[in-house]
Amino acid sequence: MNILLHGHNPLEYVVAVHQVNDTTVRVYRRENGKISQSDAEFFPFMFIASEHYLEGYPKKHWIKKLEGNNYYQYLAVFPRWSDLWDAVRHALRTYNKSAQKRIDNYTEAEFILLRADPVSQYLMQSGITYFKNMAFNDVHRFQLDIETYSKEYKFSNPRKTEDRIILITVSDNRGWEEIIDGKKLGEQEMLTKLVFLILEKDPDVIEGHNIFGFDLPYILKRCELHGVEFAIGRDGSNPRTITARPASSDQDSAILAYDVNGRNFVDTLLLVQTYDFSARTLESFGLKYLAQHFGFASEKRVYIPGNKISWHWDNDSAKLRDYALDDIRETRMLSEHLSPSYFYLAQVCGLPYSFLSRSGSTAKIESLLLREYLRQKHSVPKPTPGVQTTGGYSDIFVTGVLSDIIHADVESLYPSIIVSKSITPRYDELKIFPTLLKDLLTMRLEAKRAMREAREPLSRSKFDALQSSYKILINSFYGYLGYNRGLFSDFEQADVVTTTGQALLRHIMKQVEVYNGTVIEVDTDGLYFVPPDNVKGEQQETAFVTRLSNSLPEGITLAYSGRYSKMLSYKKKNYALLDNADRITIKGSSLTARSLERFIRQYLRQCIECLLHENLAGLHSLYVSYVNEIRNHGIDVYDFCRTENLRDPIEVYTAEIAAGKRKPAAAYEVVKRAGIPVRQGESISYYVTGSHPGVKLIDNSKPAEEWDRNFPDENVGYYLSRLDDASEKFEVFFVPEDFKKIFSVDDLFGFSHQGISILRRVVEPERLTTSETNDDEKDGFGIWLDNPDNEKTSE
DNA sequence: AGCTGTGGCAGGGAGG
DNA sequence: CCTCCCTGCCAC
Repeated sequence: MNILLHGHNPLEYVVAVHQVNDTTVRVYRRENGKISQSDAEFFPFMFIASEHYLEGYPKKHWIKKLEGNNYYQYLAVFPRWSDLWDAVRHALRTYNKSAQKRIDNYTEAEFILLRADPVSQYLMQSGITYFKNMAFNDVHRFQLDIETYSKEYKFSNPRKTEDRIILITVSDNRGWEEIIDGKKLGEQEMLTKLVFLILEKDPDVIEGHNIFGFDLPYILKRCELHGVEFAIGRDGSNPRTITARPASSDQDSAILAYDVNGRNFVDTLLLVQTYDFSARTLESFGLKYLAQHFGFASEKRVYIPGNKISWHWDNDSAKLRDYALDDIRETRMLSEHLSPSYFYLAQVCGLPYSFLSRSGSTAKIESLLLREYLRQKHSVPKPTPGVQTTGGYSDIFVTGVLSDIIHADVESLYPSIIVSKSITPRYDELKIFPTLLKDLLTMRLEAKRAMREAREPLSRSKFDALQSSYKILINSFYGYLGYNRGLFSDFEQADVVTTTGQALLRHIMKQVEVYNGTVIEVDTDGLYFVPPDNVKGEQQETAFVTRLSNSLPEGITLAYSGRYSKMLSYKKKNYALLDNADRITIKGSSLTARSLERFIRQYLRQCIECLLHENLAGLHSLYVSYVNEIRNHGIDVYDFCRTENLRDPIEVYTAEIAAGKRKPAAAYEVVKRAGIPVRQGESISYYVTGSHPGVKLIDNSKPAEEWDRNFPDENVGYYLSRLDDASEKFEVFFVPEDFKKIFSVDDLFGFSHQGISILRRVVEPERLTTSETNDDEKDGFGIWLDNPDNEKTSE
């Protein structure tokens, strides 16, 4: 692999670049006063800009002054794509200052790719990346994990200054695994050995689970302490931090990630978070859970809870070593599962692999748009000010427990709308946006076909990764329209997409009702409904959904996505399902939120289970048993503490309180009072003390780790009231007398579920404002159907 | 620098 | 009690 052009600014001393052919450039560098030359892979982001546009831009990128036809030009070479992005944005800013040359919202900044056409063709055909033409399995990946020692386990924040690294576990895909042992070596020597190992093994990719949040910052901190240079870059440089805001001297901003020259850091935690953003199936992001969930946990896997690490280090270090090795194996498997799609994305987008694995979706879309504009030597617009005003439509029509439910949703609703209506951002003059989306949809279908036809498992998984990398891009197009920093964003068009989606959903609802089905709940692109009486069994159900789908415009498909024996419908975006295999799925922040106390979550789940099975006696005894547990201090702090994320740094919180811009919140107050070094974005677990239920939380909360089982001081009254708050969610399912009977402990005459039934209610429509009532009766479909011929023939 | 969107619910503080 | 406003978390 050629790394000459890789790095923070390796081209600073380049004096000339000549393109030899479509794939190679010859680079002349000045080193120690001498000129040396070497060939390198053609780097895509070289362009000529007129001096005017680059004025004020850091000179380090100005390589050579050229004589242009009409103006002076500079050949600017950008070592990283983001530098080019910067330059474009800088040029736009500079240009917009000279008002006389401003043309409406458009600038005429001209960025000319060096030998643009042949190069771009080459790029479009094969993709550009440092991993060009490589398969995921050919990349040298290296896994890294550390175990730290602390005397006392702190589950709010495990990081204390007296912590130290006790084991470093490393592994790679070339079949070796290694433990660097603190008992034998001591921390300083371990760290030195780690640097040596990385340089010796020379990996392309360094992976770990939560390495950006823990392992890397921790290792760097310990290195600093011991005076060890963590110089693992391919050019011998140290890793650098990537922060949300540029680092200023007075306050260091949160570290998002790390970069190092010549290698790619990949944090599998970020991959998991992104995965769950669309899949929404994960209960936790912990390595052990994930290994179980994805099915690669070994049967012999060693488990050691976080608070027992130190004990094992002192008493049974052999087991700890096994545990650490299992961690590293699972990280490798996790990466093999989730990272290939990002790897292949690098061959599509031409952005560094590490950048793609940590960046959002809009950066990827913009890179594709920008590239085509550069290829066609067309100027690019600046971001348009504005806001998006519309989103998805969601509603609920019936609450209660219902039987035999169908779920149907529109396949890729927003991408389909963009393609069908050729949605184009206003300033996308070359109309790349819809064309690009169409191309990607086609490419994804081709990748899926190739995957089906592949004989080798390795080749199959490559095409699977490829198609899922296209999917990532496809799903981002709508989001890009409403992204207020996107060069090509267009809020009006974003609204057209959402409004059309709303109209389609309302049309589907209407169709269900026309056939005498009952719509229960709808959200954005799908609906739950009870089919008409004459539709029985899965075969007729799918046929019914197909009939609904046929009433939709060309290019829009409604798909049958599941049937459920029971549904508990509670509120918009809040419901529970019982499938035919008796599995329960609970959705919605009011029923499952991680911020709820664990025992409340568990209680709600058990109540829902009873309700779905219409087991009212069970519901009552559940309530009684929880009341008793709370009264007898029978619940552990782990189950009754509340865990919240602290989105803002403590300093920001304190300042906003002082300025009166914000109300005090218990989580922040606990952190302040206890002096726990919780950083931005981390979570804090706390519980409520005091003697009566109505205490102010901001004054009566303590960190969870201060709770002592022998002297339990949690506020029993408060937690009983929390239980009652939770129970009240079920009030809507009963008449008041029945509700009181079930959720009560004084059953002098014994509890009987006889005569109690679960209520089904039709939800009153929300009162409409006058402006909304006007088009109340309208189908809203006119937005879509300019002429009725667009509708599919129902066949 | 690095950041996709809107809609909806719950819980808390503050003030009436 | 109530309403308003904020934050956090979640659905899509």
